[in-house]
Amino acid sequence: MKNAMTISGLAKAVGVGVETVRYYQRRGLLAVPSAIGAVRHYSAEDLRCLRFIRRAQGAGFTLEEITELLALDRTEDRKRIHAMAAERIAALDAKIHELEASRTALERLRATCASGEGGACPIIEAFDPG
Amino acid sequence: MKNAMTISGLAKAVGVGVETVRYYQRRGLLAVPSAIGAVRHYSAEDLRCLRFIRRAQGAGFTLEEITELLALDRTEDRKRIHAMAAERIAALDAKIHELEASRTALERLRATCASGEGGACPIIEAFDPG
DNA sequence: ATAGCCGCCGTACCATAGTACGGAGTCAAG
DNA sequence: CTTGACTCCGTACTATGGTACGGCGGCTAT
Repeated sequence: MKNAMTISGLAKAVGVGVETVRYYQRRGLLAVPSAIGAVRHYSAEDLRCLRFIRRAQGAGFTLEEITELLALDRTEDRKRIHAMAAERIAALDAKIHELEASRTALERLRATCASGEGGACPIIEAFDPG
Repeated sequence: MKNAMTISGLAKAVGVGVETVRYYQRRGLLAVPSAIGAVRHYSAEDLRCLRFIRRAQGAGFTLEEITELLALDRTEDRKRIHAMAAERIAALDAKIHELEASRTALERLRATCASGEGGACPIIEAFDPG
């Protein structure tokens, strides 16, 4: 087969280490393909799955949750997936607001700190009203 | 003194555990006040400092970076604080954008998944274009 | 003055998500 | 048919940020 990759090819394609791929296999996130000889070959499906794992992690899902999502995707339990997505969206919104507040506080600090030359650079105060 | 707190009061005021306060002391983030007898009493300054630590963590600084920030605040090394703030703002912006992209992807999934009743709930695809 | 809750201290342990290592086997090229 | 890169596998170790535990001893109310 032309498109079959070995583990390092898969890892490289997604920008993770070989050990990470193996770790996901051990955790049951990624299927362990049956080898032709003694070396496994990975399909486009594995690639998509691995990409999904990384993106879901980026969205704040833990590996345990991702394991569940993948299982639910197979059983087509829409209700639970829907609930998990809604929950994560809420958490994401909260996190985004938190980070935006932090950003404002830091921006204020940076402005204050950049202007004067003498006196304290009150990093502690910068967060105080926030 | 009226306003002096004991460790559990301090912890409660900021919403952390006693063990966490002790952990910060061990890491050098929080001063260990000298005790009158054998029991330490914490000042408003300690309270402000602990609050700062939690907020800085919220902004994504690691405890190691926070240790440095607190040291810099004492030595008034504005340049370094300024640089660290700028770096963190950039990281915060990147993170915010990443989370917003994830939010969009999840929202798309939720909409797709909620509408139909038959067929797959393609969580994997929801992240695919993103 | 004594019970019982706190505080103090060190050490050990936990979860999460990897990362490293070492030995044995395998595959492809020269 | 050997060399060298790569794979497979299990086990151990890492970083980060705590959390738990157990003993000891002091502070306070009854």
